[in-house]
Amino acid sequence: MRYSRMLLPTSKETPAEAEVVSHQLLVRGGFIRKLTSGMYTFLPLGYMALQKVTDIVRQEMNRAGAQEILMPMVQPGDLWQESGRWQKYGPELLRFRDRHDRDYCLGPTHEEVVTDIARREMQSYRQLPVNLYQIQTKFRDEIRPRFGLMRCREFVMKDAYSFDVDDAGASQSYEIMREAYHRIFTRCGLDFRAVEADSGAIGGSFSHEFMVLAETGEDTLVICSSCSYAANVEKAAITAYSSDFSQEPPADLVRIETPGMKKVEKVAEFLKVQPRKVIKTLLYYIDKAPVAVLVRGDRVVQPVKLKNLLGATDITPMEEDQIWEQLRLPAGYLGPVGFPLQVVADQEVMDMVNAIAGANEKGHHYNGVNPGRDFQPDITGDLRQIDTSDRCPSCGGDLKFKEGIEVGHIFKLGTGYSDAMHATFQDSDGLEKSFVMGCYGIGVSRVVAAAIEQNHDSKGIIFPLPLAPFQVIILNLGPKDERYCQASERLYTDLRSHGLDVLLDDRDERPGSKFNDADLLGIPYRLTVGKIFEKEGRVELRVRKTGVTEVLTLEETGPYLVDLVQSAL
RNA sequence: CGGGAAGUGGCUCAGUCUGGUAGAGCACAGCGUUCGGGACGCUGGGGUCGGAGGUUCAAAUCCUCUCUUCCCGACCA
Repeated sequence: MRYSRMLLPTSKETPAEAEVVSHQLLVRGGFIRKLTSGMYTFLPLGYMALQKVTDIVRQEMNRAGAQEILMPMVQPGDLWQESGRWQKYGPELLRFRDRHDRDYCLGPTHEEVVTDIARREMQSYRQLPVNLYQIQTKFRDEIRPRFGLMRCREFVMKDAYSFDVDDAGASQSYEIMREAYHRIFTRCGLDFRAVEADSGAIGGSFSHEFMVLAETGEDTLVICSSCSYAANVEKAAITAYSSDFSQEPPADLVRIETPGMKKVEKVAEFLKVQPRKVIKTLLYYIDKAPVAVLVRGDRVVQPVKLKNLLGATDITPMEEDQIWEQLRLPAGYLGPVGFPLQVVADQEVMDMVNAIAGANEKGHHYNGVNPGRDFQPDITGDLRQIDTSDRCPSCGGDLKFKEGIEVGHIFKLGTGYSDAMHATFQDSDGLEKSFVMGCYGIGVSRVVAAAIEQNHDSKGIIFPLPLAPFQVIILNLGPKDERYCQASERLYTDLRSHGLDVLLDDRDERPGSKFNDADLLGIPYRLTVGKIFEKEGRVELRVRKTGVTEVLTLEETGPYLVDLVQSAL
């Protein structure tokens, strides 16, 4: 490609609306342009980068035995009624009606459609296993799109769905995908971790997320320093916790005055105890019903765990004024003793002895609260978030917390969808059985953003070679000089004939602009036809990532670069 | 949805408090000089100041409504 002919609008200025590095650089480098909140056009260079990712994904999915298909983006509401998700999915599902007043939605994912295909087209165990995938635009009406390509409403996703005869087969399909994902993200040149994850709105029993480590990540990961354990904090189970209360003999329950002490820290400070002696009582609407949730005063509720523990679909914390207006309870002085509503307690709370908790009366708390004696929760379980005081659930080792960007997610779905939609086949024993399913997603457009978050400097992007829209950029610093042009053209033709992706900067621009644009765009190898060419007839090769330069003759440049690129890939 | 900020040539912004008929830099077009890390000079094109309504002799500026975008939050009582 010749730069002079390419729609590649770069800019010195950082766009005002872009907060994170990947967003800034993608806009400055002319990769993307926003259409409206959470929706972007990929300009030619951006689309090239996107295609680098899709090429890798496609190759590895095909290698893993999956078959590419393409499903409609608009889906009939009926199918979602069948699966039960028309009610469950919530406002992220963009719904609308056609001229006949029939319900439709924009596909945020395609379990329903692909299950419909399976039940129509696959009747026998002999046809299984099958893994179908597509690379396509998804739409999710995100509550808050942000950070450019990181969290869009419309985005490019690879989604795959496996169908097996039984759970063992499904596990095998899952493992094949897990390996494929490892290969994909390794080939993309990303520093990533596969972590245990919650299965969320997709449903299912077992899942892993593939996380690119980057400070701007929206997820927090727990990683064990000693073993291979890694999990999303939403998921990380608390298997062991130390309780140092058990030494104390139980004391009597005493009501005390705590005027203005609404925060755990205040109460603890006032009574000269650690916050961990206090029972924190929080109110949530759980599927619209108010429920009290108890955790130790120094802990944090993990809403995803809470949701799973209760089998709920919607969890919303109650506001202070709601608590008063609807329940006539004084927020800040809530406690489980004599509490009028359902109470859910973190397992750890049950080990507390002589704790402090609100008395459900303004300005008053109880001291000497003993779970089991003074109150009995309706449900107990693991519902708090893991923190730095915890040990690895797998080996007891030290835990580290890191931020990550979710670029892939794989799930074992089981027969939830196939049961609901009556997607069955006839097994070798003659019985009709539901397909055992798995689903596997990759945020293709997000991979581009994640790669940039992880690979950039003050001058711009530093693309990993496999994702670079161009592998080489040739800077012709004498575009009006016939000799420069001939040399540049010769290199351009030569490199392209060897299959390299080359951008020839043939613009009539000053050298400074060309150098800066080349850096901004993050093209891994830069060839300069300039001063050294003038003096010695040779060209300069510079590696974007390392800054290492060397001088080569025109003849040797082609083979040398081809070699470099091929060995790096 | 709650809170905050902002909408002025393609981009980054000033002008708004204190009303008087719109500016800078970048980008773009032409000419000239320049040419290894985002040059300079001259000339030029381009804006119903997000939209609607109102106040006023007069509105980018004041008032009301509205749309859009960005940030924070939507778990710690």
